[in-house]
Amino acid sequence: MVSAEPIAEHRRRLSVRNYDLAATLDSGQAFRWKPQDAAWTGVIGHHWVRLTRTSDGILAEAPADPGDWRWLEDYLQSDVDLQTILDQLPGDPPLREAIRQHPGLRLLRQDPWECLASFILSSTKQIRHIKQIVETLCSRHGTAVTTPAGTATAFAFPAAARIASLDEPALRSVGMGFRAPYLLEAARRVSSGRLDLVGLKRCPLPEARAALMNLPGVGRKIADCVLLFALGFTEAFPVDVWVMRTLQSAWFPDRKMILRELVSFSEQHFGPYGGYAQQYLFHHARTGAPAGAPPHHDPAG
DNA sequence: GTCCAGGTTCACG
DNA sequence: CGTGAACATGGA
Repeated sequence: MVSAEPIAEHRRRLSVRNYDLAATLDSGQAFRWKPQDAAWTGVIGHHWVRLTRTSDGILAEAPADPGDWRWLEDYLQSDVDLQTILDQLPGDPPLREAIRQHPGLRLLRQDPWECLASFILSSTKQIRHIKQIVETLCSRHGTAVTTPAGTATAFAFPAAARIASLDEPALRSVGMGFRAPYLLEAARRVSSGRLDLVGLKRCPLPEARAALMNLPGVGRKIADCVLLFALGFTEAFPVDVWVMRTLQSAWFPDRKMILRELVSFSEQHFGPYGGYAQQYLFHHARTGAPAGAPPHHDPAG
């Protein structure tokens, strides 16, 4: 067995500074990326791709004709001027420290359905286990995509219509537990057109958020994840248990805050790129985190 | 065995 | 209206 598989024929070099692939692809935004030697492999839409950090950017390799590669640049947001965004975030020391720890952490722009479905599956689940469930869901119900010779078969994320064609027991057998009816209902609404996810990009944020929260199993946190990671609302600020702990301990050490108060604070405090701040705080809390974090946790997820 | 996990919902006071 | 338990499942 050959170790490092000689690469696919189709290549593209993206010129970008300040891009930490590992932090970006493995910080709990997306759940399907796997480390392979010094690279990361994954599936974006129906494209299998392998990404490697180079001195001046990112090398992308694909086994099949990838077309114009715009799908990749859009996904990676490699044209985003990160420094300009960082300059517009507040100067709070805890935030600046989190940024200093992972200066190349970026936000992706994911497919809305995959993002929504994945985060419906995320509630009270460790990232490690979310990845497991998503992987099982894809391998059982996704269509196969072209992979390089010698590479294991890979699958696209199942379309909403495909999920909608299943029943609750079939979904439960994937291991998603009580989230099965939530995912099924979301799939039905999206595939039937009753919920137009892509159309939400053109709505005002409160309206888009309300439309998402109208789904069973989708509250403020999951809605904000979809707004931020897929629909382009960079001001969305998902407050999960990690971010909540960080805000409590680093911003309000002297007063016990309830979730609603922290959500309200973050909404008015972090500004139009607050979602970036949130991602730095989340990743920092999960990777380094001296204070406030629970003991023994494997950040590799 | 116990506790917790990128939450949300529902039942109670 | 605010609080707490229930919800499936797996790993530490």
